[in-house]
Amino acid sequence: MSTSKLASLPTIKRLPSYLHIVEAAEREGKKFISGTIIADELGLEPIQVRKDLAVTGIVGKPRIGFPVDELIQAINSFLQWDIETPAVIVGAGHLGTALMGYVEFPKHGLNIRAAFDVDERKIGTTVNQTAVYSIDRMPKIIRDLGVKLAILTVPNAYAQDVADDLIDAGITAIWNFTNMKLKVPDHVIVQKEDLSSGYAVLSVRAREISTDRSRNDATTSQESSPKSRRVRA
Amino acid sequence: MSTSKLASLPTIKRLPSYLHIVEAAEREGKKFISGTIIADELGLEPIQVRKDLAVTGIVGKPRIGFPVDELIQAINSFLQWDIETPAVIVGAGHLGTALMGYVEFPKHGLNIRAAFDVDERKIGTTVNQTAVYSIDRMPKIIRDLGVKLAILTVPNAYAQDVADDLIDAGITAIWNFTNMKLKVPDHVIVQKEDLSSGYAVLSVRAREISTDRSRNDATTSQESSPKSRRVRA
DNA sequence: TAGATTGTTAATCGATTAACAATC
DNA sequence: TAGATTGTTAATCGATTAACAATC
Repeated sequence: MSTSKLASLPTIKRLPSYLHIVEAAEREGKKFISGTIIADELGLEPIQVRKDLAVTGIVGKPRIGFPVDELIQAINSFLQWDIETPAVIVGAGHLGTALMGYVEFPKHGLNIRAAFDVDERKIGTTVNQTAVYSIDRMPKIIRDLGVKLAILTVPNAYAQDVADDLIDAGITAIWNFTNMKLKVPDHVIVQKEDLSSGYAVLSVRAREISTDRSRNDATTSQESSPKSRRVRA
Repeated sequence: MSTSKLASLPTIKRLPSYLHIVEAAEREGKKFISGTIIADELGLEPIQVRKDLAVTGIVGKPRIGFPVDELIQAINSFLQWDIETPAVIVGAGHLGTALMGYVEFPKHGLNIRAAFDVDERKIGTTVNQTAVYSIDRMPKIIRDLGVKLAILTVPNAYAQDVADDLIDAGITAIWNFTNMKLKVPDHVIVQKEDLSSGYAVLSVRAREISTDRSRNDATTSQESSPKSRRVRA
């Protein structure tokens, strides 16, 4: 805190991948890691990694790199991943269940405290240590737990109605896995996760490959490769 | 085809959301839709929508907008969503199962022909119309089906080994839902889907809200809002 | 010490936005 | 017709990359 740096959206999105690399280094017992190493690992430019890491306030040592433990802390602190964030999940279908079992989330402070569903067969059960309640009990439970974040994995058709109920119950942040653009008041933030846009990129890149098999400039690209990201139709 | 326009990655990622709006308009019986309407619906700038749509080669009518049916075709054609793409899925866990049941995929030409898993209880069953086979049979089945695209939803620890096997079997595109950066030869494309980066953005935006409740410039933001996307730490 | 790496300032590149003539 | 919208060219904005002095 206090450092007050500015971070672009692309930078924020890259930070978790840096964290992943640095944590692997920590497990290997490394005390320092350079931006060059991180960049190599991810196929990025070292200068980009340095610039990105700068937003966390981390200070490195020339010639040596960044102290691993401090860097982990700095990224986690910047992302607010060093504090517990209680959450609920609405819709205990396969996607919801997958998210309840996603082992990375607890590491990022994300704690799913309850799940809600309309399916009588699921209500009362426990999925991945998370109890599933009737959606009727949602407002009261959210209020009682004081949860502010909801993960939305209901069918599209119910998304807006459920969102409205969530907001009424005090939710101020919705992680939206449906395909609906939600209408919410100004004080509520919605983060939309869109599988289709990922598939769109894959589709276009696949065509690019099969279309012009000429200039294959050795890009072991993972959507992250720098330079020439444009694509010919 | 033939139009040969250039498209940036951000543009490609936005196209599916335009398609969604335009298809809704079609269901309502609309014959034309303007970029302004689409922009309003998504909270984007009209000029951005027009610029994005231009890459598909669509031609609109001043004062009227774009012909709905042609626009749908143009976007689908640009994304290669008008042709069938057979695929296999490796890892029939909850995430894999969720993807097998994702109704949008068939609409985008994505056809999951087979699933593979190591779990004896799943092998031989059918999940959402998709047969689950032993992973031992993977190479032969992929070759027999002539599938080029694989969706990877195995535990992180197996990701690289499975990817290697997939590539040996002739797979040239991997939609990677694991957290591993895969090492693949040049002719293989990997599209990585990263939930953590989405959560990173959500976390930072949530802090922004709770930190400075001063300048709340009425951004019903859905991660897409233009202007001032930067964030103070 | 020599040299790799940091961190900062400047340059470049690319995406978004603005302006506006053409037009249905 | 009048005027909203397209499509193109130019301007702006912001993110990436380059350059380089500082330094461990």
